Amino acid sequence: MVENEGVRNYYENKDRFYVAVDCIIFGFHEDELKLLLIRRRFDPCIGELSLMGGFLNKGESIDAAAERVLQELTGLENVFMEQIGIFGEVDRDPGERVLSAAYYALINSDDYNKELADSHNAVWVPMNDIPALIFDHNIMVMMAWKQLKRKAAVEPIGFNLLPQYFTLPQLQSLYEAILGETLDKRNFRKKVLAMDIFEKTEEKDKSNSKRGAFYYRFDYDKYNALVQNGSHFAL
Amino acid sequence: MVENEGVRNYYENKDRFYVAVDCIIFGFHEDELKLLLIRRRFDPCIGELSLMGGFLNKGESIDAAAERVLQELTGLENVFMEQIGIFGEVDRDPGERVLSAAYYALINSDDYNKELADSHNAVWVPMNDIPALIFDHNIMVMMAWKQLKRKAAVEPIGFNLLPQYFTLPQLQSLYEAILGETLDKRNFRKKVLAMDIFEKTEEKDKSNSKRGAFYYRFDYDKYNALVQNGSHFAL
DNA sequence: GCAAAAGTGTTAAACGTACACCCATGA
DNA sequence: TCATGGGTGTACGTTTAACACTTTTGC
Repeated sequence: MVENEGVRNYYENKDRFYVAVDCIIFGFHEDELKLLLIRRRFDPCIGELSLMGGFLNKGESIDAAAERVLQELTGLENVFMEQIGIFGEVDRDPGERVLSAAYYALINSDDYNKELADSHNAVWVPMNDIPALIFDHNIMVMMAWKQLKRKAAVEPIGFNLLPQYFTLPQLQSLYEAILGETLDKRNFRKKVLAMDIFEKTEEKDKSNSKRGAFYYRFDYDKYNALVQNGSHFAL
Repeated sequence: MVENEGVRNYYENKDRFYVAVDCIIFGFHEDELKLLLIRRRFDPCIGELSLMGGFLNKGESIDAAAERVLQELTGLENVFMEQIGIFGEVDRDPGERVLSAAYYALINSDDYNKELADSHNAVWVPMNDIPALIFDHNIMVMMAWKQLKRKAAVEPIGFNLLPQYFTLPQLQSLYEAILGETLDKRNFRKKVLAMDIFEKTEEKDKSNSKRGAFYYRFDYDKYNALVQNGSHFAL
């Protein structure tokens, strides 16, 4: 074990750090893009608004920690998540030095465990009106939004924010919310339908109009087949 | 100090981790995009090729650690660097569990401290022929290249890989190397010159042809002024 | 019958792409 | 004089952006 001794010594005198993950949880409700935040019932910064976070555990990958933290708040698994990056300013957490890996998640805001979320003091806040959050969480949120915009413009990930069946007007207002700009109805539909990754159903959603809008469904099989062939999807 | 006690307890039972930074150092030489790698003279994986890395120190931000590590190898400061993300698989380092924040850097491959680099066993390796590296370094490299492509397509960052004075043929072959595709000479020049962020000099580079190619210079002032006005730059 | 949202095509402008020849110079 | 890389403009096709009216239906 002489070799292992050598390896161990290599690491031995290095500093070790607390590592957290913070989740930027996006939802879409009432034509608005929103964040699921928590009002902290614990120190530091008790009473203030923050992202849902948690510490990385031994034996757990950072991705797994992010999934666990999301699940602790929402009960959800297999959610679309992407890393934003790690935030490592020395004084970012006034309590102790903690590094934090930020992840954003896209959830369907009708379909999560509300009791669980309530038990963490969770609140939905519109993206266009985000208040001051603790630490560097506002920066994380803005970087997540930027990354979401970029990603949404090149891959059809918006579906993760909608129920399984959704209408084209819904989809459009979602993309308007993500991109922060209004889109032309005809151009939007033309582009979306040209992608040919949707299945139109016979059902209509009459909650928003007398006429009703047809429900569509995202067709994963068609989408995956097209991706195999190198197709690209820009909204 | 009762309040501080409460805060301290909050962190006390959490795990702590070794954190490293790894640098993906791009250079451009002989019409090829290259990486500056090191052949390790220390464990673990002694003798193998890897990215230049180092451990995060107490009291040092992660960004600062990345800059320090780059400087330890190249002697350079104030270099264009961007974080790729943090890599946190449990077994990514076979010696001990170490998290690693990956950064890419763009340097001018004529203008760094070669003795210093030699002392670390540094070697330039063409991007199109990257051998097996230790740990997850190949993944880091591929993600860095992807991010470089995306970034280079939307912001004129390529200049960081060239000397202060460069010719348009040089610039074109750089972008061809970054993007991994050949570009049309006339279209490239049209686009580049339309940006109006260059200053043509009267000097010529005659090292590649008898006629010689005019040297240009990136005009930071013009560029910054245009960015202020919301201009975008896509190559 | 009317209010309110859903649905539908065409046209012009901008942009990207393909393409071929002359120029300047040192050897 | 010729070989080599530097430099230049145009025409076509594709993509994007602007734009207004008809349809459905519950009240």
